[in-house]
Amino acid sequence: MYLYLQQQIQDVVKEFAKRQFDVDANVVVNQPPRAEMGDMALPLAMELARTLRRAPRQIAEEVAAELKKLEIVERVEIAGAGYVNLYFKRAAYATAFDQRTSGASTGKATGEKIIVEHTNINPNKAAHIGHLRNAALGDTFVRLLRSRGRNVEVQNYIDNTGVQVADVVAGFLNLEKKSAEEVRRLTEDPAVRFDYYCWDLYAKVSRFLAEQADGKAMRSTMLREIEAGGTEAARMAEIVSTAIVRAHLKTMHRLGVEYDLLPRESEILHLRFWDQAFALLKAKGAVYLETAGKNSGCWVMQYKGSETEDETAANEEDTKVIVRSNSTVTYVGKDMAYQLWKFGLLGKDFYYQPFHTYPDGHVVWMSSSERGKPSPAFGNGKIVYNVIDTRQSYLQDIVAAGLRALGYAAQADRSIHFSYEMVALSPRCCEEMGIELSPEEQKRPYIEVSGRKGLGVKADDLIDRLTEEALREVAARHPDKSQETKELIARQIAIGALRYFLLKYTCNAVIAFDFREALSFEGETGPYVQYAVVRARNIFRKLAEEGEGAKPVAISEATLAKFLAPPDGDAFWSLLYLISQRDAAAEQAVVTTEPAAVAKYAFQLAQAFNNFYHRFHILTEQNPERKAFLLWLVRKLEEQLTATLGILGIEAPKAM
RNA sequence: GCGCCUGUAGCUCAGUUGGAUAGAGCGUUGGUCUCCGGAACCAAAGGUCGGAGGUUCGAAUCCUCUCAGGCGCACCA
Repeated sequence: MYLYLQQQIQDVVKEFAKRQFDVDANVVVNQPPRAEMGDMALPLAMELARTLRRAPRQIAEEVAAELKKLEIVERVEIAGAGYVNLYFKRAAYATAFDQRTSGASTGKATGEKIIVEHTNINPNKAAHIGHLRNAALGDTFVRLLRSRGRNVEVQNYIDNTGVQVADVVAGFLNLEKKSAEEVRRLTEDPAVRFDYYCWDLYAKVSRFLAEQADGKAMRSTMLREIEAGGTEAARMAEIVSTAIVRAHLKTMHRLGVEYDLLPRESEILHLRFWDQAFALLKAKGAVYLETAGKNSGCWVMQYKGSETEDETAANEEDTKVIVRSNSTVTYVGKDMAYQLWKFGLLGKDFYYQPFHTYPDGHVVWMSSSERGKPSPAFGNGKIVYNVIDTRQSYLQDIVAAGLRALGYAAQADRSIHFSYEMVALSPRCCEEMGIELSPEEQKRPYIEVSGRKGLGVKADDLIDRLTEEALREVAARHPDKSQETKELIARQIAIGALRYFLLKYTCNAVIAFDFREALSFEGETGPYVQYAVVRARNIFRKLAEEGEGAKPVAISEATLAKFLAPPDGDAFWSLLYLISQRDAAAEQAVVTTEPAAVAKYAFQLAQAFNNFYHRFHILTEQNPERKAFLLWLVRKLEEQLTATLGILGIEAPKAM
């Protein structure tokens, strides 16, 4: 509602400025610093004063006169140096909002497809908190886009033939002397948590390879074997990566994260996606065979236009190896092929097999090198978001540069790196976990997580701990509830706390993970917001218990007018006004790729409601008309706050 | 060395494409409640927005310089 009006006003004023002053104005419509100053504000007059060489207040008068014509506008004031402040007809606004939000928003999104790629964990070990941030951001962004009516496809790329998998395979073969068959049995052993097992093995083998003189050679041999396929190592890589992918899906599903497609790197190779992309790149001269220097024998790509005069020395710094001298392809190369496919530019497609069915019936598909089952049409995205941490910006730039080199500048622009900072551990957190730190490290604000060193907080461990903590609280507050119910509520609270914690920071803030903060259920947290919804619902539950129908009742504009009128209605109006801003918060989050905006909004809404809840008693209200109004307001709050939590992937429990 | 990011209250962070008196949470101090369940509410204290210039009606926000911290620049991803 808010967003709609804001845009309408923007359009009206823009058109007016063109007609009246003959200028293309950048019309900003925002909110005044205090509610008494109006509902929306336009600082336009000050901006135009210079170019028009007229007093700002005079311009403001003209803009104000134009805006007074709008049906929804109650009055307009000129304030300060020339702000145009609008006051809406509260009852009309409320009625319009009620109508817009009452209709069930059905219908599948059919517009141009947006592909969001996220999670992308190397399938060689258990997921850790860093991966959780990626998934929480990606999944929330998907929910955001869908809430705005966009058609979204979620992909989780599986790097099943990369070095990280190769290392674990090397560990099984060289350190543990296990056959592929023995590893397979290990994945089926209920007594073994395979992803945790690999977590430890990966750390072990990383240390081992670092100590070996020929560690590098061992790694590249292993990689080649796995890429080529058909060997014991390749079979083992398939077993390991598939088992780990299943573990990851399970972990992520605990947070409510689902995917549509799991494209695998092995198919990029086996279905010759890379050969196709390579041919395109060669044909356009985007890559060339280096014959001298350190990259001799490699196919490299020129990165950033070398404007430097001395082309010999500086050049090498600006090139990126795409195909190694042993003819294996780097990750970036494979990513280019993948990126081309996402935009439908490769001229090839995967085969697909259903991989897993979620409890809700939704199916995740996996790429396959053999003809599979009839599947939905994947790929062919109009816009592509890649949720990848900021440390990989350089690689993302190279992939985009590859698209440009092939003449796909428009697609390169629509290939968006959804960048975010890493999750690190606070020194205190390391201490708690028994990780030894050097005196130097102790002084740092945070310690980087390292899968290679086995240094990090495993996702499932964290979720378990949060759930236990929540269960303790729930059990204390609701001793009468069944164990099953208590556990469900505890899970919902734990996930609410975790997702909110991961989402409340803006993307370019490093999260220094700390148990105390992550386990907090008070203040700016998920449970605080959930609690507000529970409180609102309790009112309706109580109402039903008392025999008064809890069903929503239509409310007249006259009633709305009566109780929203200033000054007594100010508190109600400001709450309602905030409730109506959900679409604006969501849209802002989409445009800025910043889900934190929605988290912030959810918190503000919960805060405003808690204040309202404390000030006004609804069930004891004697005036039936006023009571109906208050109930209507609470109903609206409950709807919109629940929907906002839904965007964040957080459920509101039945009780707390 | 080059590139990118970050410096805002004691701590952790917001700050709406440059807008009015810079805001939250935690922590501290004090208060609210026989209540629709306190995982709550209210209030107080706490700021040279790292520093210095500049741009303009107006700067936490844009530009330049500078200080501090982080990340990246592999035939790893």
